[in-house]
Amino acid sequence: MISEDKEKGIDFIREIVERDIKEGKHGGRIHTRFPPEPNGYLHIGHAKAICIDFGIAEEYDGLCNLRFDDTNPVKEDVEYVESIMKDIRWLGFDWEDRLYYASDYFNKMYDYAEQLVKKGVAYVCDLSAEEVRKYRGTLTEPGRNSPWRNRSVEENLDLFREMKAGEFSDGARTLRAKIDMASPNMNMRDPAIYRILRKSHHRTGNEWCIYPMYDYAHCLEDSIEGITHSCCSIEFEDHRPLYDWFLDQLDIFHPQQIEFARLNLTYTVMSKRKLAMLVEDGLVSGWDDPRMPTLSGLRRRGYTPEAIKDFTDRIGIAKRDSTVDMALLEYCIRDDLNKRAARFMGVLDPLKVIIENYPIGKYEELEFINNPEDESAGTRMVPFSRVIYIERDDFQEEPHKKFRRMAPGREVRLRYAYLITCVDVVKDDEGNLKELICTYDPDTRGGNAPDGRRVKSTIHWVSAEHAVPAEVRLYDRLFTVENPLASDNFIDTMNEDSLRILKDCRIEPSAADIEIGIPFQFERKGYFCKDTDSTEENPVFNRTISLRDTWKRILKNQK
RNA sequence: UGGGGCGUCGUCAAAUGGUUAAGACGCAGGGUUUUGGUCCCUGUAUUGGGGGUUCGAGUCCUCCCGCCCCAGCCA
Repeated sequence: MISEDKEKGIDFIREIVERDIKEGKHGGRIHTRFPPEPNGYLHIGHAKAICIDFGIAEEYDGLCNLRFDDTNPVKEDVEYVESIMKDIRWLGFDWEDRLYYASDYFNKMYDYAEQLVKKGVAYVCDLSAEEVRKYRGTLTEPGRNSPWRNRSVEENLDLFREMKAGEFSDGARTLRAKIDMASPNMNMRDPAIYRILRKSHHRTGNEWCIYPMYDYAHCLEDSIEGITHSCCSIEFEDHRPLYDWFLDQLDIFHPQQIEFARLNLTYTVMSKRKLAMLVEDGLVSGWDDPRMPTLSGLRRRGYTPEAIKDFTDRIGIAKRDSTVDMALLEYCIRDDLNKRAARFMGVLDPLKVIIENYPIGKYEELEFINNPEDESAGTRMVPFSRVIYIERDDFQEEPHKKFRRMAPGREVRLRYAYLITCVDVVKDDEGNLKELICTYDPDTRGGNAPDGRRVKSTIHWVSAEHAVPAEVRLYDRLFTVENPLASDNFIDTMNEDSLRILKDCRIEPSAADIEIGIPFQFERKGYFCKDTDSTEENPVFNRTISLRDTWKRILKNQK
């Protein structure tokens, strides 16, 4: 199935893919890959890449490999390969039996390197890292040839074999490509192909003491796997000549590298290093802190794969630097959950209400619609009694002129229950609001008055006797500014109120039994899911996202 | 300053020289509503700047301006 929505236009990568199919390139075969380095957790920026790589393969009847680009053992760990696989599966993509590791190809890569040496286009260089830097020149000055550049093929071959055999200390020599030290493209100034590094690798152990560099390894990995379209982010654009150079020198299958812009989001940071800093400094609880833009964080927060995929579809693909408004991500999760999430009642900041004319000891069950957007979700019964809790901010003693909810003498509807009227306000000795005394109209069971009178608002509630205590965690943006990196120290722009913990919430009994991670709505308060921190005695709920709040906007616009 | 890339609504992003420059989010206003949610309607840019080519330019040429990336034995 080719992209259905012709009117929307397709992105430039799919254009290339469609053109290649049309022209019969690679026999019309499409094969992509998602090649993370297992050195950290995936974030929503990776989700964009995953959706491109796996998405294009799906759309054009192709295949997409998962390949761990594990060429640098100092940064990598199995912990990360496991979390990466979990996150990709969670997003709903399947690499079937095509799970690969760059390290699977170490022997092959080594053989190819010997070929380059034999061909006279690679040499062993004895310069130290610091010397190499000096020889490289600068952006405006050409570099100088290494004094080791013209060693004989035989000597290079011997030396390279000795490098592999562990004859030299770490960093003592490198294998370099012999290209052009005067190239205006710094990447072409005799880049390193292999370095000596005695570090145990998470898969190959101590088998190797030399490891291939990214530029050399990546194109080979793609070539070996028969990748047709190798999508990567834009900073690799000027590595492409090198990517092509290796494949041309070796005269092997030649995939096409295509670069696209990385995703940036407002009010957060996306670089692995910056996110790691938040974790290490204890500014968040971990990689899966619900405020983090990591996939594990978003999952714990209650984001769904569907919402994230919808988001990546909506942001499009292009080459220009861009920063997508967090509001779009928020729209996507609301839109998805609105259609699917079951509704429950939960009072986050309880205010006791005594319905004085409701018989003491009486109890009844009222029928609630589980999801007004989805009739098939059915109904449930919710207990009602004389003492209930309502949301504290659903009452104003001296109501704002646009406030439509409860106030002294005012009648409102308790959702799916009764119309009640506030007849008295009870305060403690210090004058703080303690509870409300109301009366109910027994003829309005279900919420409608037989005489047809209307009320201006409907509020949620829970029966005090039946409600379950719960902890609720409310999240806000991690940073107070759209672009934290524009500030001298991005840490300074963190939002101190990004997490608010409410410990005295009351929720309807059926909400307490919800499974961890299942999204639902507390009516009028937002979408939530039970957190992994929950215990039998203390259920904990994360607010994924609030509902759109028109009331807040009314207040704001009045100022 | 060498090289590479990129400049279209507040934010993403279409347009493939040819009707009034899509659409989405956001924002503003209105309608519906037993969630101040959802849903529905309305409004919201002449394309970084200057020259030029053309009957016609966001698309082509040219000069300028701005932003991003590259000087790891990281990826």
